[in-house]
Amino acid sequence: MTVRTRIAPSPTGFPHIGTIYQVLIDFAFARKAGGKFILRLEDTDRARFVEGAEDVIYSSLAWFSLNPDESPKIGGPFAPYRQSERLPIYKKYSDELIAKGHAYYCFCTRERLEEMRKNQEAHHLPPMYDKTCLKLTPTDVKAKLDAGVPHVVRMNVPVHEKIAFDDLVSGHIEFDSDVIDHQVIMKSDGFPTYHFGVVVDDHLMEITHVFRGKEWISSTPKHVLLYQYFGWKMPVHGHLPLILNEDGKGKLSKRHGHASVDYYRKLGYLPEAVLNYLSNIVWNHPEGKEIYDLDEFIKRFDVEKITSQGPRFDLKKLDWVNGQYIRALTDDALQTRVSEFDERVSRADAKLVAKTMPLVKERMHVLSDYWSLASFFFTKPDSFETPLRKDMLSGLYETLTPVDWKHEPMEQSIRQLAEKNSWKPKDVFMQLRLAVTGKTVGPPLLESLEILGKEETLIRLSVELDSHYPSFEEKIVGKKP
RNA sequence: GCCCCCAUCGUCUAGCGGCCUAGGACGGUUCCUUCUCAAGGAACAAAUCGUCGGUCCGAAUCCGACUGGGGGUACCA
Repeated sequence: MTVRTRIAPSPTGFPHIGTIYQVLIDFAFARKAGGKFILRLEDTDRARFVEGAEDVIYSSLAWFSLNPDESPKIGGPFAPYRQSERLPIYKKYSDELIAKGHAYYCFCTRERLEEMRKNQEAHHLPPMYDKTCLKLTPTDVKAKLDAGVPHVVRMNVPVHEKIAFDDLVSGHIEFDSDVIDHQVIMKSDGFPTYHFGVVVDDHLMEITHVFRGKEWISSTPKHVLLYQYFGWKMPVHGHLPLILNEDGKGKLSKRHGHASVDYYRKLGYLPEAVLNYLSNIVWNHPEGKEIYDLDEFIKRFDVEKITSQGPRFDLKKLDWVNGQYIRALTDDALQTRVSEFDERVSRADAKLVAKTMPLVKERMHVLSDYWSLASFFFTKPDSFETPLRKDMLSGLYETLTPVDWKHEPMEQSIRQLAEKNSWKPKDVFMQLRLAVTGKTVGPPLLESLEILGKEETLIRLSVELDSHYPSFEEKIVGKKP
């Protein structure tokens, strides 16, 4: 039997980084077993449906190179892959359950249910359906159905039974059937609920392994029951630990911007680095390696070695991982990545960009760092982080004018200048850096100037700049003209 | 409230009854390098293994209780 895993997102908004983490496990598990990874769209909630969300899912998966083998878009032997296109299927199976007595029609209004729950809470009872409609006689049911009374279908749950399953991550888990609600499986609009849709589709699509977040553990007994009712073999389940917010309070939420895949794309994280990080927070390389690529992860990982604690999301460590990946790239490859990422870089002179790459590379953590570090190569600074000293600048202008434009002679003459005026060499270098780049930090100065060229450097140093820049002082950050 | 899951340095974790004076990584500190910031190298600090009890010659490792954290409790997924 071929292994088949699946991701089943609902198109209700931006793709969550937690979804990618699940996809990573699904994908790796399927690849390792030589199986298939499929994408099924669970678009059964029309109230929360977001136009265009489906496309964003595809593009996110593509960005991470975690493309499914079957999906609504590319199709496959089990099409359709959109639940909204499978409504007759769910109807057929829910009818079957009703016929067998494992499910029943419920005509209770939302108002009645709400009141019922309020009452239960007041009496400190678990809020569960009170089985009112289970007591309806077949004639009652037929009458209401004929009269067109709105209804849902609920699953029937046995009393006083142990419902158990074995989880790949958490091991054996048991529930008492008395705490399991008579869950709605078909809504009044004819759409299935998640609980019914997953079971039917996972079975029909021959899914062998289900990986999903831990938040699903408590509803798994409902699914176990459904599999039993149908007499279907239940796929192996593995409930993955939830990624928590950085402060450890709650699961990673959109309140924290970095829950969204978009966040990482926009800042210039490398997808392969994000994947590396994601895998590393719930799993450890057997040799303790921190940096490994997707292929190696697929080869080495073992679902049973996945931690069962919910890890906190650590942006600092991600930054470190990303930096490792950036530094492992060749200069050429990095240039391609940065150009694809940043339009300003793609428009710049590629030869010039190439020269700057080795200087900037080891200072980058994310792709967006390139421009903030290297923009001065392409444009004159328009502000200065600390005050400029004209005496030093004019001294520098004069000393550098006749110098051979290599960093060794430049350094020599600058040091001589400093000594002559009893200035600290550090200060002189800083003034030069400031005048040319506008910033106090950046790539190695003299090497940068070699690339920038003598002419441009002298222009930026020149006192005549006063006419281009009305006044140095006025341009200092924080000072009002 | 009820049900389920989890519990080792600040963070991610290794550990699966003696090899643990608890190992690694991120972060932190210090030093080296140095024109800044990084990167790189070196070193240091950092966990009475949540608490209490039990089993055992022996427990971070097994059992129980408690505490703490997380999740669920919808005609949302």
